[in-house]
Amino acid sequence: MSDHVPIFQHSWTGDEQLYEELTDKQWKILKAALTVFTEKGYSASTTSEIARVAGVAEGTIFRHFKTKKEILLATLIPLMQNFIGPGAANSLHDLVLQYDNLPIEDVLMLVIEDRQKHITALWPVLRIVIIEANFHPELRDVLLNNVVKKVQESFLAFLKQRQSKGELRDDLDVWTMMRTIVGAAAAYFVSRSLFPEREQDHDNRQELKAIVDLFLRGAQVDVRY
Amino acid sequence: MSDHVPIFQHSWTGDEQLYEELTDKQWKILKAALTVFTEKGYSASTTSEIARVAGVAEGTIFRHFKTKKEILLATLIPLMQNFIGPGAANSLHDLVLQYDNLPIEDVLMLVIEDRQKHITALWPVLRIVIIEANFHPELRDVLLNNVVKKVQESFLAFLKQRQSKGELRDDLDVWTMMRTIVGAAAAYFVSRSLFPEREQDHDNRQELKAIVDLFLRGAQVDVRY
DNA sequence: CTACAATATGAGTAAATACTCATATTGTAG
DNA sequence: CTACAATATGAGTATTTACTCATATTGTAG
Repeated sequence: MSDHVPIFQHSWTGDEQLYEELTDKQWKILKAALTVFTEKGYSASTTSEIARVAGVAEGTIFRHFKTKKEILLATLIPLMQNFIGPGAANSLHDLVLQYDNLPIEDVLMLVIEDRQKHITALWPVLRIVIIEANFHPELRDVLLNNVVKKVQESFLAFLKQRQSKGELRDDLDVWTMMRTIVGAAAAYFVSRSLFPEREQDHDNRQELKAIVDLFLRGAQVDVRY
Repeated sequence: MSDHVPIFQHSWTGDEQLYEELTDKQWKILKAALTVFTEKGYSASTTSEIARVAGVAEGTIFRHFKTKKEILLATLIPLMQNFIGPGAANSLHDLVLQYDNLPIEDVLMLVIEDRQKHITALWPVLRIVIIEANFHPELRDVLLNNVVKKVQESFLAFLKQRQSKGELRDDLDVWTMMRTIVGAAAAYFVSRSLFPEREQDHDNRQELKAIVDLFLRGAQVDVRY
């Protein structure tokens, strides 16, 4: 259809149907916009560069989108609504259903490993989403309602299920547990990117095992022995 | 000295000696810059507005700082080096020393509560520091070496001490523990600001107690009973 | 008080860039 | 093929804004 070769191949490239009713031109513009935004951030990106990368004239951009901000929203909002959010929540849901009879530590390992892969692949986009959510309430709302809340609900459902099975303490709020395990995993991701020399060398699966073990059994020496 | 009334009163306002060898004018400019940056972000801030807020002419700004970026660095770097970093690490160090004989859960509670206060007070500044660290390696380096690493070291020292006393498991890396408790606390802070309707109502101290309890004793029902 | 240096001023400049519009191209119906 | 509509083009515009510089003010030494 198009002989345009994308400069930056995103993991979701080709999922054109995520964006409803987009013409070929519009799709090219949005793909180019995302490329440029992830490379230099929104503010430092220029419409002329987006046009260049998209292979269209600058005027064409403004035939399809009224303002530069509209390009930002048209790029990121459908991505969150149709890809990042559902992708996160559904795969979580599937994993939990699929491994219903597996020990909780194994499921947590699988879930965290899976999330890790997703987030790593999406990181360039998530980074700009998070940064710009600070300045554009429209993005903030979608991020909250279509990504964060979805992930949260899936996780809470899983923990509640395991709690009702008697595998998790019921004197603690599942919210507390969710925040802690998500926070622990997130801290590990951040640490890996901040201190590659320390964390990259370690065996990833072993580290995840330790995180899950710590979450389930606690840091304290059991004095009851 | 100056009859200029700051629009936004930062918690550290007045700590002029944090910035070595600053004239009154330079101090006014940097204070104004921080105010404007925290309100609109770096990109959306203009040198003319900084000048207006500082109560000086725009030309004066460029007599003291060559570029807008230099204003950013001159504002945030000393703040991290002399205030945020030491403030975080020292108070942690002090708390740990001071309460050497207290049970670990009490110390953790105190430390997290203390961190919570600090971060809440500094949040407007931290937010812009974190965002701009994404685009300016100079900021990233200082943030890493003068804030993150300092906090890390203090925390690791504390955990190691408690581990050697036999209060914490020694089959787990202190790094794993540090990441988990820091991540759990961070996730709670984030959650509080994202979902005020849910988290603000809860009693803060009780929630912190639950977080520490979960960290120390784990989420799993103890099957040994 | 005077002479001179240091500093401050703000109107002005040059460059960047979001956005426009008259013209050109492409697609399509009869 | 023709006529017309839809879309694309890119040179051009208006505005914003980081930065400059000739002039004015302030501070100071003799």
